[in-house]
Amino acid sequence: MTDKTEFVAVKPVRAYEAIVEQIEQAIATRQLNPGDRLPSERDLMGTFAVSRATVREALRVLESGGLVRSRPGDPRGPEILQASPATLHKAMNRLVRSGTIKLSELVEFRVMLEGASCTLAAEHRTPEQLEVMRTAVEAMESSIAGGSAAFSQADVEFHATVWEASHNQLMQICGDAARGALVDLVNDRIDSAPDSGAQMKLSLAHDYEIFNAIEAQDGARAGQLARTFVIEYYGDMIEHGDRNGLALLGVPSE
Amino acid sequence: MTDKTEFVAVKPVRAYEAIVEQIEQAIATRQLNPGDRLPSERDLMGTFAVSRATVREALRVLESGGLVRSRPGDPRGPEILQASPATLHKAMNRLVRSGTIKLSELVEFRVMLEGASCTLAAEHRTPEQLEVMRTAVEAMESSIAGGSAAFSQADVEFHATVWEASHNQLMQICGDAARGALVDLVNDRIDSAPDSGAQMKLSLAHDYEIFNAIEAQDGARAGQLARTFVIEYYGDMIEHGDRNGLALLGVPSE
DNA sequence: CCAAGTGTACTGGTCAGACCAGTTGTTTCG
DNA sequence: CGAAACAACTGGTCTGACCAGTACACTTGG
Repeated sequence: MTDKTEFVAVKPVRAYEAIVEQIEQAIATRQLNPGDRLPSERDLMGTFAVSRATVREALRVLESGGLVRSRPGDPRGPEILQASPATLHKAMNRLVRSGTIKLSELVEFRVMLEGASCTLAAEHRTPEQLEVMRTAVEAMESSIAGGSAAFSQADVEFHATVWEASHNQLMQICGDAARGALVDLVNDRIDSAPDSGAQMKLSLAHDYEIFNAIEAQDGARAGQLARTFVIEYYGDMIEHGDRNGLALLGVPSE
Repeated sequence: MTDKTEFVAVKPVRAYEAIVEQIEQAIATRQLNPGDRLPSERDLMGTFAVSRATVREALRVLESGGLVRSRPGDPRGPEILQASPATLHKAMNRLVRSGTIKLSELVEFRVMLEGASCTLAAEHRTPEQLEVMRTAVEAMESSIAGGSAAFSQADVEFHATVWEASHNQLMQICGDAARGALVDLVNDRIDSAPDSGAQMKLSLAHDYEIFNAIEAQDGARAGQLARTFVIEYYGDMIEHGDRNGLALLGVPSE
């Protein structure tokens, strides 16, 4: 198999990076599982044969990646954490903010996700989840006159339940990350001009229609509605040159 | 605006976190831009009034997030980096491989992504990208008799180009992560039984059809084909109870 | 005068040892 | 037996030091 001795570029690996690498690997291969404990920093400096400063730098990196958590005084040592979407969320946010990812890409992404999860939710929703959705939509309706805070909270609640009902964690996580990044961006843009009355009524009507499709277990319709609505909602904010892809996603097959 | 004095839960913030926060904020608000330099660690310990160890922990976190880069000996200090999708990629990968996600979810996710990116690719592909795809498909064809390694490499190349041609980095990143996790999972399962001849011929036929649709700029057909093929490919590996969602995604609207 | 080599003053990477505030589990005392 | 005091840890931070690099100004030989 080794046809030729291939040399490959190297870059100096610092001690703390090697430690991060090892622990990351141990977690990836399930040698360390959520809830498990790492030895204390002072023990770790023994096993890795480095100073505590180096151990700590490694631990800080792992901690910032959401892989472990250190609490002072805990004699059981740093805890291995369950993988969480938090860092994904942050990474996506940064990327969008920095302009590396265009708004149109983010909206396309969300159109796709929202459509798919509504389709799946129509199929997989439990009766309980349906009731939670109903309650949320009703809460939107009754708070439409009140503050926009309560309204958008109910709106988020509705969509969160849809994601949950899709029974697909990946979509749930990515959808949540995309939604978060999107509202952050939009809030920056329309800055202090939250949902107007008309906007709220429109959102309510949309959610209501989607709810009906999900209740009827009509996945195709639910997905189609969701795609259309997201496009309708965000379409105006996207530069004209970037809109053609969106339109295509909205009507995937005729 | 302040209707009531609302108390809110707090958690102790460590010194290095406060530093990370400040620098992150400065980058987010464009006070610091890619190519700019941070003061040296020794200067930073002055401005933040902490020890160098603390400064370094903060820098390590920022570095692991891809925001800055430190090089020893560089008298200009740590460099602010252009935001890159690398950390998002890593986060996505970790999440997908954390094992909390079922195979069926992963496949659903990929069906959705593959469909959407093929649709977008049909619209957005450049002539150059089309040629790369053509070359990749031809490479698959010619290596079908040879090793399966070369074949699957060409296959990956084809799909990677499709993602690239979608001009949506988010989908590209998520698609790549999903693909990686999926082949890992499948390799674990069928372990040492790589693509058989029949399997290869099938994949080739699929990619070829997709290629034709992309060439014809028929986004709807490209997406539909991609969805169908992914389902066809992975469908058998999924437990029967989890298949109904997939089928729905395959035919989003009639 | 210029190019090539030399120095030097910085940089980050790592280490050793120390102190503090906090948690935990045990022990002691009422 | 319960509650308060204790001891043995934990992580968070600081000080001060050394090394191996880099960049840039400075010599020095042509």
